[in-house]
Amino acid sequence: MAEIPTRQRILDAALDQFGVRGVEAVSLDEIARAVGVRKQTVLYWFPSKDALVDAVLETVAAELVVVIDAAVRSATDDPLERIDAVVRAVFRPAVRRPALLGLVREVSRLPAAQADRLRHHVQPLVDRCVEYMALEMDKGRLRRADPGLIAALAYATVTGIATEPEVLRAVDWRTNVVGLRHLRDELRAFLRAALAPPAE
Amino acid sequence: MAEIPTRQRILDAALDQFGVRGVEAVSLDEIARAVGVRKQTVLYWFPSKDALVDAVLETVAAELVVVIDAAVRSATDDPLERIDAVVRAVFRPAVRRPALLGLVREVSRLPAAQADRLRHHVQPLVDRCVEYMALEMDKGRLRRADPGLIAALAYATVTGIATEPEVLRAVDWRTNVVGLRHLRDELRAFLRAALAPPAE
DNA sequence: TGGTCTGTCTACCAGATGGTAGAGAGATGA
DNA sequence: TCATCTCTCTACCATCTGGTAGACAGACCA
Repeated sequence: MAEIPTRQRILDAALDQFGVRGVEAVSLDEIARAVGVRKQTVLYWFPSKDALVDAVLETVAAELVVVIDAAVRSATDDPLERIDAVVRAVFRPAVRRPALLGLVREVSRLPAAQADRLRHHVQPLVDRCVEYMALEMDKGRLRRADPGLIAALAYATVTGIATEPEVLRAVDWRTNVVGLRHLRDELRAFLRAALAPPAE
Repeated sequence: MAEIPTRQRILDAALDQFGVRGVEAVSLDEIARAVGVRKQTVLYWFPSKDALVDAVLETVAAELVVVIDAAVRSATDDPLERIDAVVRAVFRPAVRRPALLGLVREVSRLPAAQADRLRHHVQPLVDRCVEYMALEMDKGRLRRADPGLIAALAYATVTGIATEPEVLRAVDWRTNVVGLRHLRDELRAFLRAALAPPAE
Protein backbone atom coordinates (compact mmCIF):
# COMPACT_ATOMS: atom_id res chain seq x y z
CA MET A 1 0.00 0.00 0.00
CA ALA A 2 1.50 3.26 -1.13
CA GLU A 3 1.34 5.82 1.63
CA ILE A 4 -0.03 9.27 0.98
CA PRO A 5 2.68 11.96 1.16
CA THR A 6 2.57 14.33 4.12
CA ARG A 7 1.83 17.38 2.05
CA GLN A 8 -1.29 15.77 0.62
CA ARG A 9 -2.46 14.59 4.04
CA ILE A 10 -2.11 18.12 5.37
CA LEU A 11 -4.15 19.46 2.46
CA ASP A 12 -6.86 16.87 3.09
CA ALA A 13 -7.09 17.52 6.79
CA ALA A 14 -7.06 21.27 6.27
CA LEU A 15 -9.84 21.06 3.69
CA ASP A 16 -12.03 19.09 6.08
CA GLN A 17 -11.50 21.36 9.04
CA PHE A 18 -11.62 24.64 7.15
CA GLY A 19 -14.74 23.59 5.30
CA VAL A 20 -16.64 22.39 8.34
CA ARG A 21 -15.55 24.82 11.05
CA GLY A 22 -14.31 27.82 9.14
CA VAL A 23 -10.80 28.97 8.30
CA GLU A 24 -10.35 31.38 11.18
CA ALA A 25 -11.60 28.88 13.72
CA VAL A 26 -9.07 26.17 12.85
CA SER A 27 -5.50 26.39 14.18
CA LEU A 28 -2.39 24.94 12.59
CA ASP A 29 -1.94 22.81 15.71
CA GLU A 30 -5.30 21.17 15.16
CA ILE A 31 -4.53 20.38 11.56
CA ALA A 32 -1.13 18.99 12.55
CA ARG A 33 -2.72 16.83 15.21
CA ALA A 34 -5.25 15.46 12.71
CA VAL A 35 -2.38 14.53 10.40
CA GLY A 36 -0.32 13.04 13.22
CA VAL A 37 2.55 15.47 12.93
CA ARG A 38 3.84 18.65 14.59
CA LYS A 39 2.79 22.13 13.71
CA GLN A 40 6.28 22.92 12.42
CA THR A 41 5.93 20.18 9.83
CA VAL A 42 2.84 21.90 8.53
CA LEU A 43 4.80 25.14 8.37
CA TYR A 44 7.56 23.34 6.53
CA TRP A 45 5.22 22.36 3.70
CA PHE A 46 3.23 25.59 3.70
CA PRO A 47 5.21 28.61 4.81
CA SER A 48 2.22 30.26 6.50
CA LYS A 49 -1.41 29.63 7.30
CA ASP A 50 -2.40 31.92 4.45
CA ALA A 51 -0.35 29.84 2.03
CA LEU A 52 -2.11 26.71 3.28
CA VAL A 53 -5.51 28.31 2.81
CA ASP A 54 -4.55 29.33 -0.71
CA ALA A 55 -3.40 25.83 -1.58
CA VAL A 56 -6.58 24.28 -0.22
CA LEU A 57 -8.78 26.71 -2.12
CA GLU A 58 -6.85 26.00 -5.29
CA THR A 59 -7.29 22.23 -5.06
CA VAL A 60 -10.98 22.51 -4.25
CA ALA A 61 -11.63 24.88 -7.11
CA ALA A 62 -9.73 22.71 -9.55
CA GLU A 63 -11.55 19.58 -8.40
CA LEU A 64 -14.99 21.17 -8.65
CA VAL A 65 -14.30 22.59 -12.09
CA VAL A 66 -13.23 19.17 -13.37
CA VAL A 67 -16.27 17.37 -11.93
CA ILE A 68 -18.74 19.92 -13.26
CA ASP A 69 -17.07 20.12 -16.66
CA ALA A 70 -17.23 16.37 -17.06
CA ALA A 71 -20.88 16.28 -16.06
CA VAL A 72 -21.81 19.00 -18.53
CA ARG A 73 -20.00 17.26 -21.36
CA SER A 74 -21.52 13.85 -20.60
CA ALA A 75 -25.16 15.03 -20.70
CA THR A 76 -27.49 15.36 -23.66
CA ASP A 77 -28.31 18.63 -25.34
CA ASP A 78 -31.38 19.42 -23.21
CA PRO A 79 -30.57 22.07 -20.58
CA LEU A 80 -32.69 20.47 -17.86
CA GLU A 81 -30.80 17.24 -18.46
CA ARG A 82 -27.50 19.07 -18.23
CA ILE A 83 -28.40 20.72 -14.95
CA ASP A 84 -29.59 17.39 -13.72
CA ALA A 85 -26.26 15.82 -14.62
CA VAL A 86 -24.35 18.52 -12.75
CA VAL A 87 -26.49 18.07 -9.65
CA ARG A 88 -25.99 14.31 -9.72
CA ALA A 89 -22.24 14.75 -10.17
CA VAL A 90 -21.84 17.30 -7.40
CA PHE A 91 -24.31 15.80 -4.99
CA ARG A 92 -22.51 12.66 -3.96
CA PRO A 93 -19.10 14.17 -3.11
CA ALA A 94 -20.77 17.22 -1.59
CA VAL A 95 -23.04 15.37 0.83
CA ARG A 96 -20.39 12.82 1.71
CA ARG A 97 -17.92 15.55 2.42
CA PRO A 98 -19.75 18.72 3.45
CA ALA A 99 -16.40 20.44 3.81
CA LEU A 100 -16.13 20.67 0.04
CA LEU A 101 -18.98 23.06 -0.60
CA GLY A 102 -18.59 24.34 2.95
CA LEU A 103 -15.26 25.74 1.92
CA VAL A 104 -16.72 27.39 -1.15
CA ARG A 105 -19.22 29.06 1.17
CA GLU A 106 -16.40 30.08 3.42
CA VAL A 107 -15.28 32.48 0.71
CA SER A 108 -17.65 35.19 1.88
CA ARG A 109 -15.73 35.37 5.16
CA LEU A 110 -12.27 35.33 3.63
CA PRO A 111 -10.10 38.40 3.17
CA ALA A 112 -10.63 39.93 -0.25
CA ALA A 113 -7.33 38.72 -1.72
CA GLN A 114 -8.11 35.07 -1.13
CA ALA A 115 -11.71 35.42 -2.18
CA ASP A 116 -10.51 36.98 -5.42
CA ARG A 117 -8.15 34.13 -6.12
CA LEU A 118 -10.88 31.55 -5.75
CA ARG A 119 -13.26 33.60 -7.84
CA HIS A 120 -10.63 33.81 -10.53
CA HIS A 121 -10.68 30.02 -10.76
CA VAL A 122 -14.42 29.64 -10.86
CA GLN A 123 -15.35 32.73 -12.85
CA PRO A 124 -14.96 31.18 -16.33
CA LEU A 125 -17.28 28.36 -15.30
CA VAL A 126 -19.83 30.85 -14.00
CA ASP A 127 -19.65 32.98 -17.12
CA ARG A 128 -20.10 30.00 -19.39
CA CYS A 129 -23.02 28.81 -17.31
CA VAL A 130 -24.76 32.19 -17.42
CA GLU A 131 -24.23 32.53 -21.16
CA TYR A 132 -25.54 29.05 -21.74
CA MET A 133 -28.63 29.69 -19.67
CA ALA A 134 -29.35 32.93 -21.51
CA LEU A 135 -29.15 31.06 -24.79
CA GLU A 136 -31.49 28.30 -23.68
CA MET A 137 -33.95 30.85 -22.35
CA ASP A 138 -34.02 32.39 -25.79
CA LYS A 139 -34.75 29.00 -27.24
CA GLY A 140 -37.60 28.61 -24.78
CA ARG A 141 -36.10 25.58 -23.12
CA LEU A 142 -35.60 27.28 -19.77
CA ARG A 143 -37.98 29.56 -17.88
CA ARG A 144 -37.26 33.15 -18.90
CA ALA A 145 -35.57 35.07 -16.08
CA ASP A 146 -32.32 36.83 -15.22
CA PRO A 147 -29.79 34.11 -16.09
CA GLY A 148 -27.19 35.32 -13.61
CA LEU A 149 -29.57 35.37 -10.68
CA ILE A 150 -31.08 32.05 -11.70
CA ALA A 151 -27.61 30.52 -11.66
CA ALA A 152 -26.97 32.04 -8.24
CA LEU A 153 -30.28 30.78 -6.90
CA ALA A 154 -29.69 27.26 -8.17
CA TYR A 155 -26.24 27.33 -6.66
CA ALA A 156 -27.63 28.57 -3.34
CA THR A 157 -30.16 25.77 -3.24
CA VAL A 158 -27.67 23.00 -3.91
CA THR A 159 -24.95 24.35 -1.65
CA GLY A 160 -27.34 25.19 1.15
CA ILE A 161 -28.92 21.78 1.27
CA ALA A 162 -25.54 20.03 1.09
CA THR A 163 -23.83 22.08 3.80
CA GLU A 164 -26.54 22.29 6.40
CA PRO A 165 -27.25 18.84 7.77
CA GLU A 166 -28.79 20.55 10.80
CA VAL A 167 -31.68 21.79 8.73
CA LEU A 168 -32.32 18.36 7.35
CA ARG A 169 -32.36 16.98 10.86
CA ALA A 170 -34.99 19.53 11.79
CA VAL A 171 -37.33 18.08 9.17
CA ASP A 172 -36.58 14.57 10.39
CA TRP A 173 -34.50 13.43 7.47
CA ARG A 174 -32.37 10.27 7.77
CA THR A 175 -28.75 10.07 6.64
CA ASN A 176 -28.92 6.54 5.27
CA VAL A 177 -28.65 5.45 1.65
CA VAL A 178 -32.38 5.61 1.04
CA GLY A 179 -32.53 9.08 2.58
CA LEU A 180 -29.68 10.26 0.41
CA ARG A 181 -31.26 9.09 -2.82
CA HIS A 182 -34.57 10.53 -1.74
CA LEU A 183 -32.97 13.90 -1.01
CA ARG A 184 -31.11 13.89 -4.31
CA ASP A 185 -34.29 13.16 -6.24
CA GLU A 186 -36.26 15.86 -4.43
CA LEU A 187 -33.49 18.33 -5.12
CA ARG A 188 -33.52 17.44 -8.81
CA ALA A 189 -37.30 17.76 -9.03
CA PHE A 190 -37.17 21.08 -7.18
CA LEU A 191 -34.61 22.56 -9.54
CA ARG A 192 -36.35 21.15 -12.58
CA ALA A 193 -39.62 22.79 -11.55
CA ALA A 194 -37.86 26.05 -10.77
CA LEU A 195 -36.05 26.18 -14.10
CA ALA A 196 -38.41 24.57 -16.61
CA PRO A 197 -40.36 26.86 -18.92
CA PRO A 198 -44.05 27.04 -18.02
CA ALA A 199 -46.03 24.33 -19.78
CA GLU A 200 -48.08 25.90 -22.54
CA MET B 1 -32.66 60.66 22.57
CA ALA B 2 -32.79 57.59 24.75
CA GLU B 3 -29.52 55.69 24.67
CA ILE B 4 -29.45 51.97 24.11
CA PRO B 5 -28.38 50.04 27.21
CA THR B 6 -24.96 48.39 27.17
CA ARG B 7 -26.30 44.87 27.30
CA GLN B 8 -28.35 45.43 24.18
CA ARG B 9 -25.45 47.02 22.33
CA ILE B 10 -23.28 44.03 23.17
CA LEU B 11 -25.94 41.68 21.85
CA ASP B 12 -26.21 43.68 18.64
CA ALA B 13 -22.49 43.81 18.00
CA ALA B 14 -22.09 40.12 18.83
CA LEU B 15 -24.89 39.16 16.44
CA ASP B 16 -23.26 41.07 13.60
CA GLN B 17 -19.82 39.67 14.13
CA PHE B 18 -20.86 36.10 14.92
CA GLY B 19 -23.19 36.02 11.95
CA VAL B 20 -20.72 37.39 9.45
CA ARG B 21 -17.42 35.92 10.59
CA GLY B 22 -18.44 32.90 12.63
CA VAL B 23 -18.66 32.42 16.38
CA GLU B 24 -15.27 30.83 16.88
CA ALA B 25 -13.51 33.48 14.83
CA VAL B 26 -14.76 36.42 16.89
CA SER B 27 -13.09 37.33 20.19
CA LEU B 28 -14.68 39.04 23.17
CA ASP B 29 -12.15 41.82 22.76
CA GLU B 30 -13.38 42.54 19.24
CA ILE B 31 -16.99 42.67 20.36
CA ALA B 32 -16.06 44.94 23.25
CA ARG B 33 -14.14 47.22 20.92
CA ALA B 34 -17.10 47.43 18.56
CA VAL B 35 -19.31 48.45 21.47
CA GLY B 36 -16.75 50.93 22.80
CA VAL B 37 -16.23 49.20 26.10
CA ARG B 38 -13.73 46.83 27.76
CA LYS B 39 -13.84 43.08 27.49
CA GLN B 40 -14.57 42.82 31.21
CA THR B 41 -17.75 44.78 30.73
CA VAL B 42 -18.87 42.19 28.23
CA LEU B 43 -18.04 39.50 30.77
CA TYR B 44 -20.01 41.41 33.38
CA TRP B 45 -23.20 41.22 31.31
CA PHE B 46 -22.60 37.73 29.99
CA PRO B 47 -20.58 35.54 32.35
CA SER B 48 -18.84 33.69 29.51
CA LYS B 49 -18.57 33.66 25.73
CA ASP B 50 -20.87 30.63 25.64
CA ALA B 51 -23.51 32.52 27.58
CA LEU B 52 -23.24 35.40 25.11
CA VAL B 53 -23.63 33.04 22.17
CA ASP B 54 -26.69 31.52 23.79
CA ALA B 55 -28.25 34.91 24.36
CA VAL B 56 -27.61 36.00 20.78
CA LEU B 57 -29.10 32.80 19.39
CA GLU B 58 -32.12 33.24 21.58
CA THR B 59 -32.83 36.77 20.42
CA VAL B 60 -32.33 35.90 16.75
CA ALA B 61 -34.61 32.91 16.97
CA ALA B 62 -37.30 34.91 18.74
CA GLU B 63 -37.07 37.74 16.23
CA LEU B 64 -37.28 35.45 13.21
CA VAL B 65 -40.22 33.55 14.63
CA VAL B 66 -42.12 36.78 15.21
CA VAL B 67 -41.42 38.13 11.71
CA ILE B 68 -42.36 34.90 9.97
CA ASP B 69 -45.44 34.39 12.10
CA ALA B 70 -46.70 37.86 11.29
CA ALA B 71 -46.10 37.37 7.57
CA VAL B 72 -47.97 34.07 7.52
CA ARG B 73 -50.94 35.59 9.35
CA SER B 74 -51.09 38.64 7.10
CA ALA B 75 -51.29 36.72 3.82
CA THR B 76 -54.33 35.30 2.04
CA ASP B 77 -55.30 31.66 2.10
CA ASP B 78 -53.34 30.67 -1.03
CA PRO B 79 -50.12 28.82 -0.10
CA LEU B 80 -48.04 30.44 -2.84
CA GLU B 81 -49.14 33.84 -1.56
CA ARG B 82 -48.23 32.86 1.98
CA ILE B 83 -44.76 31.72 0.98
CA ASP B 84 -44.40 34.89 -0.99
CA ALA B 85 -45.32 36.94 2.05
CA VAL B 86 -42.73 35.14 4.17
CA VAL B 87 -40.03 35.71 1.58
CA ARG B 88 -40.87 39.40 1.35
CA ALA B 89 -40.88 39.68 5.15
CA VAL B 90 -37.58 37.88 5.63
CA PHE B 91 -35.83 39.27 2.60
CA ARG B 92 -35.39 42.87 3.62
CA PRO B 93 -33.89 42.34 7.08
CA ALA B 94 -31.87 39.36 5.83
CA VAL B 95 -30.17 41.14 2.95
CA ARG B 96 -29.68 44.34 4.90
CA ARG B 97 -28.14 42.43 7.73
CA PRO B 98 -26.57 39.21 6.43
CA ALA B 99 -25.52 38.36 9.96
CA LEU B 100 -29.08 37.42 10.77
CA LEU B 101 -29.42 34.38 8.55
CA GLY B 102 -25.65 33.97 8.69
CA LEU B 103 -26.01 33.17 12.35
CA VAL B 104 -28.74 30.64 11.67
CA ARG B 105 -26.37 28.99 9.23
CA GLU B 106 -23.67 29.09 11.85
CA VAL B 107 -25.64 26.51 13.79
CA SER B 108 -24.12 23.63 11.88
CA ARG B 109 -20.71 24.54 13.29
CA LEU B 110 -21.88 25.03 16.87
CA PRO B 111 -21.41 22.48 19.63
CA ALA B 112 -24.42 20.19 19.88
CA ALA B 113 -25.80 21.74 23.06
CA GLN B 114 -26.14 25.19 21.52
CA ALA B 115 -27.44 23.87 18.22
CA ASP B 116 -30.11 21.98 20.14
CA ARG B 117 -31.20 25.05 22.00
CA LEU B 118 -31.69 27.00 18.80
CA ARG B 119 -33.48 24.12 17.16
CA HIS B 120 -35.79 23.93 20.15
CA HIS B 121 -36.88 27.51 19.43
CA VAL B 122 -37.45 27.05 15.73
CA GLN B 123 -38.78 23.50 15.69
CA PRO B 124 -42.46 24.38 16.28
CA LEU B 125 -42.33 26.77 13.34
CA VAL B 126 -40.76 24.11 11.14
CA ASP B 127 -43.29 21.50 12.17
CA ARG B 128 -46.21 23.80 11.47
CA CYS B 129 -44.73 24.71 8.11
CA VAL B 130 -44.26 21.07 7.09
CA GLU B 131 -47.76 20.12 8.19
CA TYR B 132 -49.22 23.05 6.32
CA MET B 133 -47.36 22.17 3.15
CA ALA B 134 -48.49 18.55 3.34
CA LEU B 135 -52.06 19.73 3.63
CA GLU B 136 -51.81 22.07 0.66
CA MET B 137 -50.18 19.36 -1.42
CA ASP B 138 -53.19 17.17 -0.70
CA LYS B 139 -55.43 19.98 -1.88
CA GLY B 140 -53.39 20.20 -5.07
CA ARG B 141 -52.33 23.78 -4.44
CA LEU B 142 -48.63 22.90 -4.07
CA ARG B 143 -46.52 20.59 -6.19
CA ARG B 144 -46.65 17.12 -4.64
CA ALA B 145 -43.34 16.21 -3.01
CA ASP B 146 -41.81 15.41 0.37
CA PRO B 147 -43.01 18.41 2.41
CA GLY B 148 -40.09 18.31 4.83
CA LEU B 149 -37.47 18.32 2.11
CA ILE B 150 -39.34 20.97 0.15
CA ALA B 151 -39.30 23.19 3.22
CA ALA B 152 -35.59 22.54 3.66
CA LEU B 153 -34.88 23.30 0.00
CA ALA B 154 -36.83 26.53 0.05
CA TYR B 155 -35.01 27.53 3.22
CA ALA B 156 -31.65 26.68 1.64
CA THR B 157 -32.42 28.83 -1.38
CA VAL B 158 -33.44 31.88 0.60
CA THR B 159 -30.69 31.62 3.18
CA GLY B 160 -28.02 30.85 0.63
CA ILE B 161 -28.84 33.79 -1.59
CA ALA B 162 -29.06 36.17 1.36
CA THR B 163 -25.82 35.13 3.02
CA GLU B 164 -23.49 34.86 0.07
CA PRO B 165 -22.98 38.24 -1.50
CA GLU B 166 -19.81 36.87 -3.09
CA VAL B 167 -21.83 34.63 -5.34
CA LEU B 168 -24.00 37.51 -6.44
CA ARG B 169 -20.90 39.51 -7.25
CA ALA B 170 -19.66 36.63 -9.41
CA VAL B 171 -22.76 37.00 -11.60
CA ASP B 172 -22.27 40.72 -11.72
CA TRP B 173 -25.16 41.75 -9.53
CA ARG B 174 -25.36 45.28 -8.11
CA THR B 175 -26.15 46.06 -4.48
CA ASN B 176 -28.28 49.12 -5.13
CA VAL B 177 -32.00 49.52 -4.58
CA VAL B 178 -32.91 48.41 -8.08
CA GLY B 179 -30.68 45.37 -7.76
CA LEU B 180 -32.26 44.47 -4.46
CA ARG B 181 -35.80 44.60 -5.77
CA HIS B 182 -34.76 42.69 -8.85
CA LEU B 183 -33.16 39.98 -6.73
CA ARG B 184 -36.19 39.75 -4.49
CA ASP B 185 -38.51 39.36 -7.43
CA GLU B 186 -36.36 36.71 -9.08
CA LEU B 187 -36.22 34.82 -5.79
CA ARG B 188 -40.00 34.95 -5.49
CA ALA B 189 -40.48 33.77 -9.06
CA PHE B 190 -37.94 30.98 -8.55
CA LEU B 191 -39.67 29.67 -5.45
CA ARG B 192 -43.10 30.04 -6.99
CA ALA B 193 -42.04 27.96 -9.98
CA ALA B 194 -40.40 25.37 -7.75
CA LEU B 195 -43.43 24.99 -5.50
CA ALA B 196 -46.43 25.52 -7.77
CA PRO B 197 -48.37 22.47 -8.88
CA PRO B 198 -47.82 21.64 -12.56
CA ALA B 199 -50.32 23.45 -14.79
CA GLU B 200 -52.88 20.94 -16.03
C1' DT C 1 34.68 8.84 3.74
C1' DG C 2 32.47 13.26 4.15
C1' DG C 3 29.06 16.64 2.56
C1' DT C 4 24.70 18.15 1.26
C1' DC C 5 19.68 17.77 0.96
C1' DT C 6 15.14 16.44 2.85
C1' DG C 7 11.86 16.09 6.28
C1' DT C 8 10.62 16.15 11.02
C1' DC C 9 11.52 17.49 15.28
C1' DT C 10 12.36 20.54 20.07
C1' DA C 11 12.77 25.04 21.91
C1' DC C 12 11.31 29.42 21.77
C1' DC C 13 8.71 34.01 21.13
C1' DA C 14 5.41 37.96 21.10
C1' DG C 15 0.85 38.69 21.01
C1' DA C 16 -4.02 37.30 21.54
C1' DT C 17 -7.55 34.45 23.97
C1' DG C 18 -11.18 33.49 27.60
C1' DG C 19 -11.51 34.30 32.27
C1' DT C 20 -10.61 35.83 37.57
C1' DA C 21 -10.01 39.29 41.30
C1' DG C 22 -11.03 43.18 42.88
C1' DA C 23 -10.70 48.52 42.82
C1' DG C 24 -13.36 52.63 42.29
C1' DA C 25 -17.03 55.86 40.78
C1' DG C 26 -21.61 57.14 40.96
C1' DA C 27 -26.48 56.54 42.27
C1' DT C 28 -29.90 55.17 45.85
C1' DG C 29 -31.84 54.70 50.19
C1' DA C 30 -31.56 54.50 55.57
C1' DT D 1 -23.78 60.50 56.77
C1' DC D 2 -22.89 56.03 55.75
C1' DA D 3 -23.82 51.66 53.53
C1' DT D 4 -25.16 49.23 49.65
C1' DC D 5 -25.87 48.37 44.86
C1' DT D 6 -24.74 48.86 39.90
C1' DC D 7 -21.65 49.29 36.47
C1' DT D 8 -17.16 49.79 34.33
C1' DC D 9 -12.68 49.69 34.92
C1' DT D 10 -7.25 48.07 35.67
C1' DA D 11 -4.31 44.34 36.67
C1' DC D 12 -3.47 39.77 36.12
C1' DC D 13 -3.23 34.73 34.53
C1' DA D 14 -2.72 30.26 32.01
C1' DT D 15 -3.27 28.78 27.60
C1' DC D 16 -3.23 29.03 22.75
C1' DT D 17 -1.95 31.53 18.36
C1' DG D 18 1.03 31.84 14.00
C1' DG D 19 5.73 31.95 13.27
C1' DT D 20 11.29 31.73 13.77
C1' DA D 21 15.72 29.33 14.70
C1' DG D 22 17.99 25.67 14.52
C1' DA D 23 19.12 20.61 16.02
C1' DC D 24 19.11 15.99 14.28
C1' DA D 25 18.48 11.74 11.61
C1' DG D 26 18.38 9.49 7.38
C1' DA D 27 18.94 9.37 2.23
C1' DC D 28 21.70 10.52 -1.65
C1' DC D 29 26.04 11.56 -3.82
C1' DA D 30 30.98 12.68 -4.44
